[in-house]
Amino acid sequence: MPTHFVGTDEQRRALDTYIKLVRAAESVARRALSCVQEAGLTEGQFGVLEALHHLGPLKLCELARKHLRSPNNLTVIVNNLEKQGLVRRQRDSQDRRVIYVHLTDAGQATIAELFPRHAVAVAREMSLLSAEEQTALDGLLRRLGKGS
Amino acid sequence: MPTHFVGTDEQRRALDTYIKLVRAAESVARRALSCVQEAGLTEGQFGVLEALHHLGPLKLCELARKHLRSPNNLTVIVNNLEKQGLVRRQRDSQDRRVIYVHLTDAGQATIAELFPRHAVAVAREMSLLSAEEQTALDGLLRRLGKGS
DNA sequence: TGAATTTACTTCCAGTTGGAACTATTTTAA
DNA sequence: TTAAAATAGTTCCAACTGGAAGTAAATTCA
Repeated sequence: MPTHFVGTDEQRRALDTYIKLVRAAESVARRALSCVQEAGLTEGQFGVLEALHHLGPLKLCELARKHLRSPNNLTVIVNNLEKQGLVRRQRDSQDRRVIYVHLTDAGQATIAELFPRHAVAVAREMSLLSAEEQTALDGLLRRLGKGS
Repeated sequence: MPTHFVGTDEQRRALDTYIKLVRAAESVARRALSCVQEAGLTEGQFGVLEALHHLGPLKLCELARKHLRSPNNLTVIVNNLEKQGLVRRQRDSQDRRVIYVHLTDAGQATIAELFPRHAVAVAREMSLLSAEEQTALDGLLRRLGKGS
């Protein structure tokens, strides 16, 4: 016999909303990233190219902060982008610990073509909600994302 | 010079809300799963134990559907849980393609202790919003999660 | 100055993930 | 009835992830 969870009303509502939050994020992201996958890039690779596209050359540690990821992952992602010829590393002459990541011409061309398509895809996903609803959602998510 | 993205208002609002959605889900999940990590379980392993706890023995393909994951992942997760002695496989005698996954006594004890703590953690995270706000969020997320 | 600490990045490891290809079993349909 | 298709599960591969440990360079401070 299934042992269904019985907690307080508050806990059940919270768990239910929590699951929907995680599922909705995965679901929207999966659909929004389909054009990225078709281009042969992973989510992490796309994120790095996008950050460099919008912000210019960045240090690895800056990329990690943007990404909310640990720097060991960035090493791997940048390695793979470098293999594909989309970015290059450049050691800083001032502070020789620092490595800047630049887009190559190929990388620039790739992200310039891909990002607008991604933006259209995201807008299509979010258009399931009206402008007012998106604003309301935005406010609720901001408070949740900050944490206690 | 940074080349900041300029799209339509609609696209910028959608991208902004999209990022907040993904970030909020990651952020809440990370905090809610801290007790799971302390117990030495991963998110995927916890999800499998939770499903078996609430629904009883399940086929691998049923677990995959619950999980919204591909079955190859489940093979690995169940392997790791089996190594830890928390679940066991049992081949179905009717349909010999099918494998049922059962909780062991140790698995039952683990999830019975852990799940309530997870529920408390989720409730604490979600309590940043009032009951009405959670209900409103739930409705918005349901529509987003369904997709177009 | 020189030792201790901090910062930036890399490497290694175990786990998860998706895609593709594979075996075994069951169901279907000609 | 037999061949084709579908289903269940596994394996292999490449990639991302976090944690821990390691190297190199810069900074702090005694």
